[in-house]
Amino acid sequence: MLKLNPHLSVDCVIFGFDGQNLKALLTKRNIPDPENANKFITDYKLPGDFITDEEDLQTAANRILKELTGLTNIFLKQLWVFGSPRRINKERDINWLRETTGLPIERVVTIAYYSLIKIAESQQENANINNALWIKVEEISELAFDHFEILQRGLKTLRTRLQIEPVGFELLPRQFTLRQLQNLYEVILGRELDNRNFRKKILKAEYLVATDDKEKEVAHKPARLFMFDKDIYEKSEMRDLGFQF
Amino acid sequence: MLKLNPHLSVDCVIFGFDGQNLKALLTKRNIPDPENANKFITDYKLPGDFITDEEDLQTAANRILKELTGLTNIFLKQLWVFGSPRRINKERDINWLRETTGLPIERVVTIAYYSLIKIAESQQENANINNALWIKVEEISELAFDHFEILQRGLKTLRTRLQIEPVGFELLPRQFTLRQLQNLYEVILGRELDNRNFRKKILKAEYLVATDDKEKEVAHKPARLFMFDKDIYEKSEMRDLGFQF
DNA sequence: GCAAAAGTGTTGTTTATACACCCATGT
DNA sequence: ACATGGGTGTATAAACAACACTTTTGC
Repeated sequence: MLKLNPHLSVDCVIFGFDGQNLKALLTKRNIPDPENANKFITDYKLPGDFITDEEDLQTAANRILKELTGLTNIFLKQLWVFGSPRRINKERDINWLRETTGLPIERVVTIAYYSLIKIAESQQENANINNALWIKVEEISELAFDHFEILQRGLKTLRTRLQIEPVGFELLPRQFTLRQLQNLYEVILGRELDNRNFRKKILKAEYLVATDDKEKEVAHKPARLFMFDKDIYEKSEMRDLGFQF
Repeated sequence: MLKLNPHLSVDCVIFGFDGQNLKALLTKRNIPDPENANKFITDYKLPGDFITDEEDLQTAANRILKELTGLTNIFLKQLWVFGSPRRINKERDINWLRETTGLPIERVVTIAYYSLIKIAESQQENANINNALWIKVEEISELAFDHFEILQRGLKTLRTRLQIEPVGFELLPRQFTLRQLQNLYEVILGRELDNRNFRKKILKAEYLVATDDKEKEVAHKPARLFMFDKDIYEKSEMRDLGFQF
């Protein structure tokens, strides 16, 4: 068991995309119902943990991700620090922390990270063990602590980054159709895009490479599959320009 | 005297502009010379401090700014968290911290902020008392701790923000000429801009308002003075578009 | 053969870039 | 009268936005 530092935590906004919806991986929490002594209320929080004194912040975030998804080596970036002295202010949140960690919780400063995951590659059994669930972002309305605020900031940052660097590929399978890519842009940006203009623009990026494969078993003209070539991207001049849809 | 939390600090990258050069406000440090027992070496660090358990992070950063410049209510924004367990690794840095604070320093996670100041309004006597100096950013080559890295990130962020929101005005006097504004853009972006195109573009922003005043006592055609109107900016639709030079 | 989504081009409008001369002031 | 930086316009190229029909597959 790791020795945790009760002053500092890491919380992760973990985004995934199922082809249609943007989702976040949340962990379920059971807390005593203040009105019914023997009942419990279920609510949700962002995956997070205190850090140990020996580990890097990013390492702590990676540890959490590994536990929940089985994945390593995925997109993970610092988002924001939430450090208000009163950010943990609900009694049930304080109690829950004290009970589950056994630590003397007072003020906690949390460093939020956001991560982009290929849902299909994440191992569902890890999530189940840890009581985690993929939930559509649009359906999330409240969370424990200040986690809803953290999620909103994650969304805003994702939206901004998407227009600057090709982060979308982190959320798609290794091979994908342009329609999937466009759906992803649309759901993150929250508006429809003209599909001719979208293709014209995105295909100018040489790091988006066409494969010879096509969709199979679809009841319509099968779409060509594309891949993202990270090497080409890292060498390209477009790196700092990005797209503006 | 405030009771400080030795796990968490705030460091500030404080930018200023003197009409020609981009500068940062650094604090001078005198540390014993390991080679000459009775001599001291001078080096520089970013202004920073540990936080108290009761104060917000931003409040701590504001406290530091107030001490050094006498200014309140200035542009101040979270930059990045530096949390490597080994980020304080030079012996002279550890010793200096222990001696000046009297605290048991082990690992320190620091939240970096960046701030934009009108140098002319900052009170030099406060800086003097605290051993602080404005130094040209281009002349800074090394700093204590990992502060050089923090400064570099501050610069990069400033460059990016400048193209997204009109932060430049925070660095200029209340009234300024378009030439001063262009100089500022040029020095931050690190390249020359065509002055006709610059004017055309920047004047499209309705929050840049012309005054009836002109430069005085200059040996050439006096330039018109402009002001930044924050109210108009906050109401304008351009807010999220910004400029692209 | 029909339903369903893939894929493709053109035109008008806006925005970016490149470039050179006259103007108002102080000395 | 001259030195200094302020201030202005136009033409060309590039990017963006709007818009509709044909193609390929499974059933």
